[in-house]
Amino acid sequence: MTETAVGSKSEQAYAAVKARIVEGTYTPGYRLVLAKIAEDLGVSVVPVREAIRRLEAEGLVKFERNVGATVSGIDPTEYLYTMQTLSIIEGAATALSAPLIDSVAIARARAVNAEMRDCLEHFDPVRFTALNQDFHSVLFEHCPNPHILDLVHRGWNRLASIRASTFRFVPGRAQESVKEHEALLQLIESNADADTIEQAARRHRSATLDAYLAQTNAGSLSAH
Amino acid sequence: MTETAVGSKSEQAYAAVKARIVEGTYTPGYRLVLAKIAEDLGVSVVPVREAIRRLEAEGLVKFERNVGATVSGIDPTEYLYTMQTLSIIEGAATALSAPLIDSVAIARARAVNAEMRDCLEHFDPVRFTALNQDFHSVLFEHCPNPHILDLVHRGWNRLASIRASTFRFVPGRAQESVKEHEALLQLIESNADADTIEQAARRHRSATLDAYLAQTNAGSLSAH
DNA sequence: GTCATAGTTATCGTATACGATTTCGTACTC
DNA sequence: GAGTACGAAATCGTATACGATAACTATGAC
Repeated sequence: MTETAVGSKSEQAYAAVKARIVEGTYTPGYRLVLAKIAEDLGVSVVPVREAIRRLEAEGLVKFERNVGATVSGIDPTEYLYTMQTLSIIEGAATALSAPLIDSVAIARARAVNAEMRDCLEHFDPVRFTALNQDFHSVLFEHCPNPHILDLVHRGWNRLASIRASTFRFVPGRAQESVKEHEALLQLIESNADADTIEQAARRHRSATLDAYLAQTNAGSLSAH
Repeated sequence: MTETAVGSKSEQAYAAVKARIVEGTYTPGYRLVLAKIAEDLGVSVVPVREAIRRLEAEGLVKFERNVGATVSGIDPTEYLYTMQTLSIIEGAATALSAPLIDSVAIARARAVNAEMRDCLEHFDPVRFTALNQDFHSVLFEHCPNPHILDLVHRGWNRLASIRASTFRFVPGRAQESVKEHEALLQLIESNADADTIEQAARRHRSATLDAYLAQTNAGSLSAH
C-alpha cells in the first residue's frame, strides 16, 4: 500500500479514519467533526485535520471551508467517473504488467479466481469483492510504473467507500467477471500484444459499469 | 483548476509554494523548512505544514518523517513514470473530449498551434511550452470526466516542476509536435473513432518521452 | 402563521508553545 | 589520522488556546 501503518499520530489518524470509511462505519454523507474524531483516537485535532485533508486529496472526503468534512461517495455520477477512470488505468496497468507476469503468478491468480467461483455458489459477495481485488493485485504486483499502481489503489479506495453503503450486486455480472478473468489470464499466457490485453482489461471494468448503468437507467458514458 | 486561489492561509501557502516550485524558484532537492516558509509568508507553521502535505499528495514534494520536506523531481525515472502515465491519461482525455469539441474550439486550438509554430522560428521555448498546455487545455475544456482532467493537471504540474530545472529541449521534437497537433485536430474534425484518437493522442506524448530517452540513452519503457 | 433578525452555540482556522527526534559539529580515544 | 561518542543546534510533531465563521434557535414584527 502507499502509506505506512503507524508512526506519527497523523498517520494513525489517517489509517483509522480511512479504515472506517472503507469498511463502511462512516457512510457517505457522514459528518466528520475534527474534535470528535480527535477524542475518539486520543489525539489532538491537528493530526486529525491533517489526516482528513489527506483523505480529501484522495477523494474519500469532501472538505468545506469553515463548515467541515463529510465522507464523499453516494453520488452515482461520482461512481461513474471513478469506474471510467479506473477502467482506463487498470487497462494500462494490466498491459504494462503482462510481460512481467510469470507462470507462478498466473497460477496464483487462477487459484484466486477459482475461489471467486466458489463464492458465487455459496453466495458470499463480500468475500467475492475482496478476492476480486486480490486477483488484480496479483496481476499488478510487478507493474513497472508505480504512479499507475497508485492511481489504481486510489480508485479502489473510492469504490470501497461507495460500495460499503450503496453498491448493489448486479445479477449475472459476477459470473461474467470470473469468465473474463480466465480469458485475461489466457491472453497474458499467450503473450498477446499490449493493445489487446489493454482493451480486454479495460472492457472488464467497463462491463461492470455498463451493467450498473443498465440497471439504474443512468445515461451511458462508456465510449468503449 | 482544482484549488481556490486564496481564502484560508493554508490555501495561500499552498498556492505560494506550489507556484515557486512550478516556476522553478524552488528547484528539485530544495529543502523546504516549515518555519522558514512560514516566516516568508507571514503565517504560522501549521497552515504551511498542511500546504506541504497537500503538495506531497500531488507528488511535487517528498516528505520524510522527522526530517523534513524537499522538492521532488530531478530523477529521470520519475520523469519517465510521469510521462508514461500522462500519455495514458491524455490519450483517454482527448478521446473522451473529442465528440464535444465544436468548430469554434478547433479554430482556437489551431490559432494556438500557429503561435507555437511562430515560437519555433523565434526560438522561444518557454512560450512554446506554455502554448502547448493551452492547446491541450482547449481540447480538454469540455472533458466529461473531471477525475481524468484532474489527473492531467497533476501530471502537468509535476512536469513543470521537473522542467523548470532539468528539462532540455530535444532538437526537432518541437517541430514534430506541432505537426502532430494539426493531425490530431483533423482526426477530431473528421469524427474519427475514439480508439484512433486515443492512440494518436497517446503517441503524441509518448513520442516526446521517446525523444528524451533516445537522447539520454535511458532504457526504453514505452510499450506503445 | 410566516418571515426576518439577533443572539447563541458548535466548529473550524491558526498562532503559540514545548517535547521529541534527527543532524551536525566537536572533542576524545586508539 | 580515522573513527567513535557525546553534546548542541536545528527542525519536526503535536497539544493547547483562542479568534473567526457559519449553523442553529428563539424572539419579535407584520
